[in-house]
Amino acid sequence: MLNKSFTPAEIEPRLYAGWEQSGAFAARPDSNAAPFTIMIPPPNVTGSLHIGHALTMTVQDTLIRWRRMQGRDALWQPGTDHAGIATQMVVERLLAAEGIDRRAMGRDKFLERVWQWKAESGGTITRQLRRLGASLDWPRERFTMDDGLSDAVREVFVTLHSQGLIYQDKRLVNWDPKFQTAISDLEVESREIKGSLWYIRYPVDGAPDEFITVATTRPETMLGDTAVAVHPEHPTLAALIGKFVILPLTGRRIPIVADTYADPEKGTGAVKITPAHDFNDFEVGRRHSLATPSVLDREGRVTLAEIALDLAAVEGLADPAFVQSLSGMDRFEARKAIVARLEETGWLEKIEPHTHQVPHGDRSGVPIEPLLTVQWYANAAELAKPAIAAVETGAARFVPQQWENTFFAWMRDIQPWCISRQLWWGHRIPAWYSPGGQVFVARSEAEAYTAARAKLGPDVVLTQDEDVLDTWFSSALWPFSTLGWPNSTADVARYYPGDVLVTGFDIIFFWVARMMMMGLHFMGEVPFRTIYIHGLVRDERGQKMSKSKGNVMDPLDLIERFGTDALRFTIVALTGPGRDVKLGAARVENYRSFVTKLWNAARFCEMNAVAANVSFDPAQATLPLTRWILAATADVIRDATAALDAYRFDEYAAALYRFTWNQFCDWFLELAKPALSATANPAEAEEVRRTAGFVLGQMLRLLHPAMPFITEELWASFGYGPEGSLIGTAWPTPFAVPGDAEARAELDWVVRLIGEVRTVRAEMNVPPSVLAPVLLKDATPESLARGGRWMEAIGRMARASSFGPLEGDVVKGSAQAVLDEATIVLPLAGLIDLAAEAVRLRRERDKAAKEIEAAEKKLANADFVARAKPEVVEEMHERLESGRREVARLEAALSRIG
RNA sequence: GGGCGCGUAGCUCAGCGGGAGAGCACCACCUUGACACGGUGGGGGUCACAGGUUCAAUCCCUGUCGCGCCCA
Repeated sequence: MLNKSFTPAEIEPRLYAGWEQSGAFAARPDSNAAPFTIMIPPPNVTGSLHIGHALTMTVQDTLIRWRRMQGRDALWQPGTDHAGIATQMVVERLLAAEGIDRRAMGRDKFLERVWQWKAESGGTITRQLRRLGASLDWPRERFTMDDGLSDAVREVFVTLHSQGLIYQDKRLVNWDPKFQTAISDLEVESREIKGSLWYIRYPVDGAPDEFITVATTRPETMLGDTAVAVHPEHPTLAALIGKFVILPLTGRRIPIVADTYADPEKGTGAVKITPAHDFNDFEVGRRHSLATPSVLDREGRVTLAEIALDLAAVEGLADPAFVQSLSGMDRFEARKAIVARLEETGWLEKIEPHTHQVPHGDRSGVPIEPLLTVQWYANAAELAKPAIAAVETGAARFVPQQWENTFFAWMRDIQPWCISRQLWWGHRIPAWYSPGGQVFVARSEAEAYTAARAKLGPDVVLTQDEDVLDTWFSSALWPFSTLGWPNSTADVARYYPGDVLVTGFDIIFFWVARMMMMGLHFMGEVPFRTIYIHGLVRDERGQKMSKSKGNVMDPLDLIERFGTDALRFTIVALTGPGRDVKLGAARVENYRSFVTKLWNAARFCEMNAVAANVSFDPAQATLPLTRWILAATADVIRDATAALDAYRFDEYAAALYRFTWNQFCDWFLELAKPALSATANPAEAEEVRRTAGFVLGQMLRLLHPAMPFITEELWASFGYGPEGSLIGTAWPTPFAVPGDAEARAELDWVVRLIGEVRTVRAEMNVPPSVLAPVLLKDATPESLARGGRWMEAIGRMARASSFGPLEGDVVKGSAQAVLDEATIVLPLAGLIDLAAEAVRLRRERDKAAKEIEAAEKKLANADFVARAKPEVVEEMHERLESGRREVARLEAALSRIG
């Protein structure tokens, strides 16, 4: 016996454990079934489940459960990525609490400590994914730092290096002074900062009273200026091109160069050029062959090593002693000191408040410092070409398609990918150096030594590159490294390429782009054929969730309050194409009602001896009621399947919601009550019971991908199969129902009859306790026969004391409504306000008259009749005729009221 | 500045060339033997605005306004 209410917390852990232990989530590599593969975009190992995960994982699980039920060999590959900076930060923080610095500890000991942390705390998110019901193939769980995946990383690095697609280069990088590592463009975010614009005068060499004013947001970098640029067509300043200025503070003589980078409209029209500390200036420097002295070090402190020899004393302008005093000073302290000095010496013209975009490290939160360093790069432009082509030709397809524009825009303008990171936690770069600085890239140290000895003799001593690879480098290999590559395994052959990658648009550049590049280069095929892009989860007001706004929602909290099925169904129902998901506790609470409704409908079935049956054949249904609900079931099977095929999760949810609530519960179960009563015809009762059992079973299957727990629980309770077996049960397929058209026509008529009576009674304020006869005037024998078959239901649902043809004239004071050829007459004399009834009928009549008018107008238009599709014209004629009939009947009804 | 998307009932959103829809909220009635996380009925919209194409435009095209996001 089902409990009075559904308590998710009591069943979820048990059912999940049952599935997991029975191997229900496992791929079946030995089966003949066609594979269906989803590679989880590996969550960060330091992460915990947030609402965004809940969205993306619910979508993935819905797809994977659906395809599994369709008989596919479903592989949903689980795992996490090692998240270089994030993980190193976490462990460094733990060490700091113990007063230990990782540098004092040493690399090997530190890495031991990270692994220990991973063993203890790295499983948080995978445990939480289980709460969400995610049917991942857990025994296949991988971690990007696993041995096998690390082999793949080395193999890829060595191969790309040998192909010239990985190389070392000295370029400006985004340097994070807090973590002291290079980071990628994508890990940099612009933040709006209220700063200042400092106007500084640079005296022109050889022209005592002449100077050029530059405006800068970063005065501290002037120590490294190597030119001043002006636009070649600048009305006044262009005359100075080719002359030199003397740089205040350092006394260095630098040229005034012509460059269109200098915008005559901005600032003073002249810009200082510091090639080693600004990306734009670097390009200007390259165009004019300028020197590139660095004046800030890896911690963002002033360093003078590269300009020490240039320092010159110039009376009132430059004092080497002052510049030397800046050595080792933090960049922001140095800024203050320099500005103060310029002010004192009169070279600072003015300061303006200035709001501008400043790049910050997205994890460290500090302003990044462009820094000139040697790093390892991957030739992304070259690797991107096949990836672009794959989307152009449709080998990989974005859903919704518009996201391919975002992908193309980024891929066609892709910059060299800096893949080295100055961290300890990650895949150490497989490059070794000889004392003379020769590089040996190899799969192992032994291989490197073999190569080095062949070149440099037997006694050479090598040291490995200290740096590690960008985490995304290993994530890019995930679609094949998890399957055992570089070994040629059966899994690689079977599960690559995958079918769908599910992710948010914010991650197109990270996962999609990089997995595509590496997959195509090493496997020769796209890593996934479809890229489904969903929106972001926002709060009810459409605001992005953030800790600082305090509007974050914890999916685990929602699960505890409303159950996993309610959360999942809410997400599925709200996930339309290209839309963000506005989620709030109220929405989840609302959809919980649907979960409850399903539970209660099942309870009703159980109480009425509805049971699972395996032998039911829809073709054997004989009753209009059973044929009708079976036809509707076939419809919803078609609709739900088509919706999932099209990634229309919202339509899938809506189709089932409507069917379950508005068809099965509101009408089928209500109309079935008479047949299920003690006095019913036993054969009819049996057919209705068996049909209800069949339809409920189909509903549970259809709902299972979205609401796995309650459906599985009901499945076992009703004995459709042993506990935990629904997950492996076949997805329904549509079927034919004999006489479905007649059954639909009959039930449609009954529903409209009851609806009309209810409307009239409610509008006339007739209390439900008052029963009244329902009489049909002018009804065909067919209509009367139909009504006769549904007497009991009409009695209960339309509060009718009797049903039959109207004998004689309409009694004065009756309420009336038109139903096709017939007029429904409710003798309610004395109970209703006739004036109000007349108003109601006139309103109905006017509505119908408007219809007629519109149809007449259209049909009077010769162009419409000549040019519109014939069926449209025909339909208009029909509308006109039925409108006229309805008006006539309503007029008659009105005249009877008098 | 470039690109993408969105403006439809109070709210959240479907619909997307031929009769304006759903859920929630709201109002009224109902403790009917599955369910008050329920039942029944109802009110509520010049489909942002202006042009154009078409026999016909919420839907297609152009422009304007407003909002959001991404890139510079």
